[in-house]
This record gives sequence, C-alpha cells and structure tokens, in this order.
Amino acid sequence: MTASQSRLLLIDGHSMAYRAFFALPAEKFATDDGQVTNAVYGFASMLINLLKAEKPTHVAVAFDVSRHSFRTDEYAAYKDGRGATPDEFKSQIPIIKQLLDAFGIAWLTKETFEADDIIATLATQGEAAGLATLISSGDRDAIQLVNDAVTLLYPVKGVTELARYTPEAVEEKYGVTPERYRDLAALVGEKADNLPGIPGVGPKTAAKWITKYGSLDGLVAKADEITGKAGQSLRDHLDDVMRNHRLNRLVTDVELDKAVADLEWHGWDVAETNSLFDALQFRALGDRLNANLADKAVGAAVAPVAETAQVETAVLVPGGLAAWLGERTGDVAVAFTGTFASGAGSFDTIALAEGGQALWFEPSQLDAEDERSWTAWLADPRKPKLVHDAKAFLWGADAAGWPEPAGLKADTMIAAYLLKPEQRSYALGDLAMQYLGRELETAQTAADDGALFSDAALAGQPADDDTARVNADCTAAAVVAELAAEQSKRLEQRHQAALADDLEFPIIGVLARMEITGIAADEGHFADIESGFAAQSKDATDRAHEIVGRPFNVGSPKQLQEILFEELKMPKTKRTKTGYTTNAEALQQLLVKTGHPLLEQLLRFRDVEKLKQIVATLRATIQTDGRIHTTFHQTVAATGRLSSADPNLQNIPVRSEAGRAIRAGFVVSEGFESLMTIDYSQIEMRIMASLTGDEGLIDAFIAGEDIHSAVAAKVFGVGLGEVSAEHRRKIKAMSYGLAYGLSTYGLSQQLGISNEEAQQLSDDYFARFGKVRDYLHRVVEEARKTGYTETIMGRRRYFPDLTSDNRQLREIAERAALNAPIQGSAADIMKTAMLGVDRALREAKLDSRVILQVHDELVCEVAPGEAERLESLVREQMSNAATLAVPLTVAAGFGSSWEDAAH
DNA sequence: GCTAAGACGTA
DNA sequence: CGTACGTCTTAGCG
Repeated sequence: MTASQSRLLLIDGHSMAYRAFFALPAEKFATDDGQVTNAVYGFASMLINLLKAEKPTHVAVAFDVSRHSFRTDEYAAYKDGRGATPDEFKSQIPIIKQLLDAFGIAWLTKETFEADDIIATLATQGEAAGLATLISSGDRDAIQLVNDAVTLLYPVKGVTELARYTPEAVEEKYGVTPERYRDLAALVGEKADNLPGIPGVGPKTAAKWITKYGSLDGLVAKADEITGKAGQSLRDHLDDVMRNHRLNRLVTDVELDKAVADLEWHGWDVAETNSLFDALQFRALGDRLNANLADKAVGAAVAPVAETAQVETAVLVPGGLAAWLGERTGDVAVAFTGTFASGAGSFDTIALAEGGQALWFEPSQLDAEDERSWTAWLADPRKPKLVHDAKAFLWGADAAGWPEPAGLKADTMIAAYLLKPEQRSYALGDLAMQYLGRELETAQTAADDGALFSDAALAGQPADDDTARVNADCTAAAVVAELAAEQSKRLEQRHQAALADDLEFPIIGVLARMEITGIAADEGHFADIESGFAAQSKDATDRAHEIVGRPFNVGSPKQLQEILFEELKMPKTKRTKTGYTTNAEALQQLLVKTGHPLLEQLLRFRDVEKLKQIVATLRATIQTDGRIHTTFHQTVAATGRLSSADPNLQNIPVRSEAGRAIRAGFVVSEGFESLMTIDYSQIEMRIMASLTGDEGLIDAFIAGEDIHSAVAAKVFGVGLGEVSAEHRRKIKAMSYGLAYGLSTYGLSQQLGISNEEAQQLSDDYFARFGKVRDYLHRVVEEARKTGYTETIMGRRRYFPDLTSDNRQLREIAERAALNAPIQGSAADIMKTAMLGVDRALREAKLDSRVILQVHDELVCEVAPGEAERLESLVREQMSNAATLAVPLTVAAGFGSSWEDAAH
C-alpha cells in the first residue's frame, strides 16, 4: 500500500449487531452452555470483512447506553412501539465488546446520547483531520452524514452485504442531497423511531417539495402556497414535522473520552481472539481472521496459519553435545517425549532449542561423554531452561538417575495456568494456537506432510518417520521458547512476574520431590480393614434384600428409587435431573419420617461400601517400593489450590471413626522416627478477618480466643463464658458459609432452622461484623468492573459471567468470585510456606521431608532426632509465609501413622 | 470403551 | 439456593 490517506471506520455497534441477530438463525449459533452467539458471529463476520476490504487505519464502534437519551427527554414516545429487546440479543452485547477488546478496536458509549451521535461527532472530527471516513450503520439517520469524505455502508441483506452510500448514491435513491436528507426524513417520518410523518406524503412528494423550495425551511415558509390534499396535510402536521427535524439531527459535538487520534487500529490480539473464539465455539472465523488479516495480528512472533517454526534442526552426532550446549547464549527450551506417571517416567526423545537452532537426541543412546555434558548442563543453575510441564521432566530425570535439574526459568504450562486458570487444556499444541496463532505439528502430521513431498514419497516408499519425529520435537522446543517469551511479557504486564518466578515455578521442584518420595503404606492394615468393610457391606446388602423380599442392586440409585418411591410409597425427596434423590441426607430424613428398617441398611451400606472402595483403590496404587505416589496437579484448581490425583490423597476420610482407620494405614517409613502433621488453624477465617479489616475479628484472633465462641459472644451479646454449644455451632456454620456465598436459605437448611431465624442470625451477625459484608460485596463489584479477582499475591481469576443476563449463571459467578480471593490467598500462603520449608530444610541440612499437602496441612516424615527442630522450622515458615493483620497460627502432631499424628 | 449422572470423600 | 476438587458405580451408547 502506498502512503495513502488515513481511513476512519465507524460502526454503529448496536444497529449492526441487531441486524445480525435477525439475519442469522439463533438455533444454529449457541455454545454448549446455551449462550446464543448469532449476533456476535454476524458482527464479527462483518467486521472481518470490513477490516479486510477497507483497510482502515482508525476504527471505532459506538454503542447506545440505553433507550434513554436527550431525544426521549424531549419526546417521550421516541422509539416507542419497538418490542422489548430480546434477552438473547442483550446478552450478546457484552460479548461483542469483549470481541472488540480482543480485536484491539476502541468502542465508545455516552450517557444520554445515541450511538449515531457518537458517530456523527467522530465523523466530523475525522473530516476536519482530513481522514476518509466510512460509517457502517443500519440507521438511516446516518445518511445525513454522507459527503465527499464520508461514505455510509448500509446493510441491504444480512450484515455482510452493504450498500455504499456516496452523495451521488443518496441523491439517486432519495432524490435529495445528503444535506437535505433530514428535511426529507422529517416530512416522511421514521417508523422505527416512532416519528410519524405527514399522512399521505411519501418520499417522492417530499423530495419534490424539497427540490422545488430548496429546503425544509423554504418549504415551511411557503407552506400556504402548497395546494391540494398534501398541502393541507402539511399545514396540519407542521408541528410534527418540525419536531421530527429537531430530533433527527445528529449531534456532532458530543464530549467523548477518545479523540480520532486514539482510534488508530494496531491489530488484533492473537491470544485473546483465539481464546474468545474458542469459548464461543467459533471455528471458521479464526481461520478467516488468520487467512485475511495475518498482517494485523499482534502477539504472534511469526505469521500465523500453520507455519513451521523457523528452526534449524540437527540430530546429535555422538560427542557433540558439549559443543552445542557451549554455543548457547540464551535460555534453552527443552521439549521431551516419553511416558510419565506417579512420580516416575522415562524419556523417548529430547529436543533442545535456542536462537533458531535445535538439537535432537534419544537420552537412552547417549554415550558416556555426552551423558556427562548433559547432566552437568542439567544440574547447572546458571544455565536457564524453559520447559513445558517441568514436573514430568523432573520425574524422568530422577528415574534416569540424573542429578536434579536446576535453572528452571519458566514452565509454559504453569505460565498458561496463571494467565488463564480456568482453561481445561494446557497442551503445548493448544497453547501454540492460542498464543502464537500456529498449528503445532505432531510427529504424525509432520510425517503426513513429508509424505507429500519427500523423495521417499515420490519413489512410492513410506515416509521417513524418524525425520518427522525429529522435526516435530524440534518444532515443539522452538515453540516452547517462543511461548515462554510471549507469556513472560503478559505476566509482566499483569504484575504477575513475581508470582510466577518466585512462587509457581520454584514450587514445581518441591512438588516433584514429594511425588517422587511418596508415602509409605501398610498393605497388611489396608487388607485387614478392607475385608472388614467388605463383610459389613455384604451384611448390609443381605439384610436390605431380606427386608425388600428380593435381591436388587443396592448400589443403584435408579433401582433404589423404584423400591423407595414406587413399591414402598415413601414420600418424595428433592428432585434430580432424572428422578428423586436417594442421597444420605434424604435417606436420613426418610428414616426419621418413616422409621423403615431398610433405610438404616442402605445408609450403612453406602457408608461402608465407600470406605471399602477407597481402601481397595489405595491398595491398588501401592507401588513396588511399598509407597503411594500421588500426583499433585498445579494447573487444575482455578483458585490456585493444588489438587491430588491417582490416587487423590486430599480426600482421605477423617470425620468418622471407621474412616480414620484408613489414615492409620499411611505410616512412617523405615529410617524415619515418625510422621508429623502440621496445619493452619482457620486460615480462611483469618484471611477474611485480615482482608475485611474488621477490628472485632482481628482482635479476637490476636487475643487467641476460640474464634467461633468469640464471634458468637458478640453476635448473641453474651459473655465469652456463656456461649452455648448451639450458639457456637450456628456461628461456625455462618462464618464458614460466608466465604462460600451462603444464602439465608442455605443457612436455614444447614442449621435446620426457619428462614426467619436464619435471616435474624444473619442480621445480628452483620450488625456486629458489618465490614465482612462490605468486603464481600466490594470484591464482587470490583470483579464485575475489572472482570477478575485477585489474591494477596496477585493471582487472578476471571469471571465473565458476572455480567451475564442469566441470573443463575451470574449468581454462581458471584459466589465463586467472593470465594476466590479467600481460598486463593490461602493457597498462595501455603505454597509460599512449602517453598520456605524446602529452603530451610536444605539450609539446616535436615533429612526430614515433606511428603503430602492437603490444602492447609502438611505431612512430613521426621528423620531420627529431628522432631523438635523440624517442628520449629516448619512452624516458623508457615506462620511467616504472609504478613496479615492477624497471626497465622499452626498446630502440629506426631505419630507413627497419619492417624496417630493427628492433633 | 466411552460419557453422564448420582453419590460422597476432603479442605 | 455453598466454594474448590477426584473417583467410584451404574446405566446407556455404540
């Protein structure tokens, strides 16, 4: 393109989206969760077309704020008679605004003005600045803005077929110049705006008059001269005409917070756009964007559309590793393949990439010299490494007998989690597409591509699978490098660099060691209690069959429903999607109501069967080393917590006697003297007290009082010694419920009290602890404005549903939003503590080690003679992991099993 | 062999 | 109509 004139594109967002809404079938455009997207799709489609075809240098989209405007103030019936705007449409406007943000396009609104006025103002400013202006609007009022420098694109059909209204085109269609179009519209009226014109006067007559008398003013001056029925009608409706004329004038001097210079369009954000299209389940649009506007992509290091990374690949020549590593001046990206699980793994291939050079090798084939170079480089903290899923890499390194890798500078999987903690997949290929706009080749696709062009393919021979593998692995390494750079920028922008560099990245190694270590299991104990549970389960089953009079599957809720509600005609319980619930709470209530002996057996069966199943699963996961190695997932919980899987060791029973028998099977291993459990006391309540700044709560914590009794004393207005167990129970439930967004209804259900009583309790609570309510309310409102919540260490979680029109979705988001900073800050604190403990253990050269984390609790193996030092060291790290307005109290216990070590 | 639903364990 | 998870079984689909 030559150094041509700047071009300004102005779009009436509301009007174009509304056209799209009616042009596309809503049934065919909806996400799996029911969000209708037809207007968004149509709008985006139009936008891409315009950006591609018109190549604007400046772009803005204007929206109406509401139906209220200065025009409705003057003429209350303005735009009356339009049906209510459908909810399915309204809910799409915020999404369109998100889309514009992702596209890097400015959008504007202004109280009491309509989108058209904003456009008129910007068009006027653009004209003054010498820009060629295009207006895209489905509102005919915009015709008055057309001149030699301003062209209107008016939708003819749908939103992608637009008519170009130049001054000539307007004159041809309406018989008047654009400047006189307002005069014509005033005479004819505008149905859509509920502005009636002169009965019997259509565009033809109006145009004729205006041509004859030069303008509306000229016509009005000579109104008496007009003969015939139309003349009389004009005289009868002059007031209407003059009102129409006042109202259809677009304001050209609206005060806006953006000037034309601020509208310059720099391009669309690849990551934001991909992620939004992904959420909206638009597939083709992303491709169209990539295909048509690649030159305007922002955030991609190289041009998108499945372009192979620019990397020179090389297969390791024996003995060449030291030289290659020696030439590296920057961060080295490491990509690997193999199998990894439960704290162990083995590598098939490894690819390294830096500065456009990649090296590929099979670790099992390294010669002694290369192995030495490799392990020395790995263990060198001064050699920065970039990895995707570093924890698996650390498992593999451990299993390979390599020294522990050091200098892990970034993990692209973890970084992606920090940037978007609710995403389901952080697979490298997905991130490559999301952040770099690029398809990542797998060995298979690489082989397929190769098959098309390689000599082997031309010769009719199979493709070279090894070459494909090398290319795929090297490309992956190059992508890790690019991705890390892109993510680092984004984390920096969000002030999350410290969260990543000083917390999330370093904790990876701590978790890996916990997983690799595992926890010793007493298989004999598990076997014993499993058979005990099995016997009880069988007994409960037999008795249940006996009571019913025939065998049935006690474990089938479906069969249970038939027996309870149809055969035995018991009162119906709460509805589920497919019938009525048979959960423990409902069965318990039925038992109270009917006293039926079957219910006791069902409850007993459920209880004991669950325990049996837990023990059976645990037994099956004991490895040959006699230990259970869980996996801590670092990218699963949106709040920042860890989760545990295969097996989950964060939900081992503790509340019932029988359940605790399971904990007794997790035991101290040989070479250690005991297990220590150590946990934070009421950490979430303390965080709430600190974040809210409520003096009453803070003082109670500082005084070291039993917090629930102290709160109860204040709420019920009694002395600390006079708090009954019942008082305390209610307050404890309420306090914990607060952090989850518990409603008064929920509170009443949980406490088994009336709604009124729950309401009273809530009122009394907030009368004394009002700052808590203020805080929770503030968190949600702030999140609605910014779109996200933040923990004390700057961890973010986004809540797009806070502005949803769907009440249920919105309220779910509100509860999650008020909980996120509390649960997330607790997670931050625990992670900080774990990191501190890890460092302190190393510095103190203790042999004791942390082996489990259960959100607010750590389980450690105590080396002989280290109990005291270990306890004080861990206490120190845990209580100083954050500085709050209240102390972080911890409690510890020792024993030969997890159960014994409880305190 | 997969998925959804229901149930239930933890913080 | 209470946040955050993982995992089991049953039942239905192919």
